[in-house]
Amino acid sequence: MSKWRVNTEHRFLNLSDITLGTYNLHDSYNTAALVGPLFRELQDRGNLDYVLNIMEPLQRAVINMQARGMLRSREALENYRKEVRDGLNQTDKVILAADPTGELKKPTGKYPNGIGSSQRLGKFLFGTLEFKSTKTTDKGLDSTDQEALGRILKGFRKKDEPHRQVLESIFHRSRLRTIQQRYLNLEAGSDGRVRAQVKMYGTKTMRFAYADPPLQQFPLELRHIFISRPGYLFLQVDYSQLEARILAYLSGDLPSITTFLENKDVHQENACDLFNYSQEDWEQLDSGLPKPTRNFAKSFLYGISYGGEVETMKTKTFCPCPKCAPHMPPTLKLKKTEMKEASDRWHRKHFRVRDWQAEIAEGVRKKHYYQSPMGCRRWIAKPWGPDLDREVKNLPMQFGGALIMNQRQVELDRMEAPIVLQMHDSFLLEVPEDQIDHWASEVKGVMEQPVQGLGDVSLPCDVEVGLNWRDMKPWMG
DNA sequence: CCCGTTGGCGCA
DNA sequence: TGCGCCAACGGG
Repeated sequence: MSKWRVNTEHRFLNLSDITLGTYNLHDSYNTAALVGPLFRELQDRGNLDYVLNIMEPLQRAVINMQARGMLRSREALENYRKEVRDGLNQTDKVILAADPTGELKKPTGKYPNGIGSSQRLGKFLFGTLEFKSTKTTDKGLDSTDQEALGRILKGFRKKDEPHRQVLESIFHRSRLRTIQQRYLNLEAGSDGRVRAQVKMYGTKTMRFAYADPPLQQFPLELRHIFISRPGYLFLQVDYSQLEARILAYLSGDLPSITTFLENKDVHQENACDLFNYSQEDWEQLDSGLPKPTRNFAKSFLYGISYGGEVETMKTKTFCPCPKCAPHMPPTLKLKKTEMKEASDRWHRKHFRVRDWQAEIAEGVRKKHYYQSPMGCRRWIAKPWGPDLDREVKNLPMQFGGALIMNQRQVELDRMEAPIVLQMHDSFLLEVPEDQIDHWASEVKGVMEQPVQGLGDVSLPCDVEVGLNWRDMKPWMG
């Protein structure tokens, strides 16, 4: 059953030919009359060249990409559906058995029980089970999200132990329910291919957005349901640390620029600075810098370099249930004072960043637009405030990254590169097996071309190949 | 910190 | 039935 069904009974379709003709005439005339003023406005606002040179040909590229679509494996999808269904039956059984009031058993409009209602779940956790709430929603209700559940589990005492399985089930359920409802209902064509809607003009930063389904947000663990057709492979080429590099070059942050030019891992380097390690400290370890340390440095860097305060920064909580926990990446927890020190240390070393951001914000505040060196202008009409300030401080990186990607996609489309997906900093292609080497070097070549707006530096890419979208392996050419 | 999409819920 | 809120997922 299609979500988009044409209503052939619509009154508009039953109007007389002369009425429809007259309507169409007016419609066409008035649309055509807009062209002149529209072009003039684009010119006045400094975006005509970008629209003509990039956005116009990009439309063709997007149409081609959308038409290709992605093949979904019916079998993999079915297997996953069953797994999720079984998992939900199990979690719900555990949760409902723990509620003596029976309040959670009452159905909601759509679902046979009320676990999905955050209000009722909150009453269960903080009323019936008497846990202490440590987090509220914007409206002041007790939060039941993953972070809140994680905090409850962290503060567990002996007397709480009987409820451990219930808490873990609630956590596990929230993820499963999202996957089931949002990502397992796929509309595929008769050829088994999913063609998502690509929104070219929807975002503030000129990134693309996908809908029906939202492919850019597809959970990593079930991306394997998208497979390449027989005789073909997926080829993925992605920029390494795209925004971090743009930040370094635009702000003139010499320590980071040096790291990038020497082809070192910037997150590893940041991690050493943040935790006060010397190079020798971690080089002595067998496996190099521990992964959790590097991961922490990575998200920490994004947080602080976009104006985040250490006091309000949070780390993702992973599912603590016995089934998931062994597969989840280890995490690192730091004290607030340690994080504050780390942040100060980072800003001292990368002292250009804050000054440069202040200059950007000041310019935007005066001119009401941000001019990207990558050739497009973003107009901003909102009254200034702390939120807009941070938004503007993020703009050069996210906007700039998107502009680079758009320009490269136009070029790749002209070469008829079989792109099936654009993922913010990477392209996914579906190519014949015997053409992998060809397209790997072609795509990498285009993406690594010098960026004019960035002092002609090249942004390096990594290449991966695989039979499905999840299990991609590095490609050495 | 920034940028997004989406389904369910509960209330007007 | 329309709408704000909540919570989940991803990218940097």
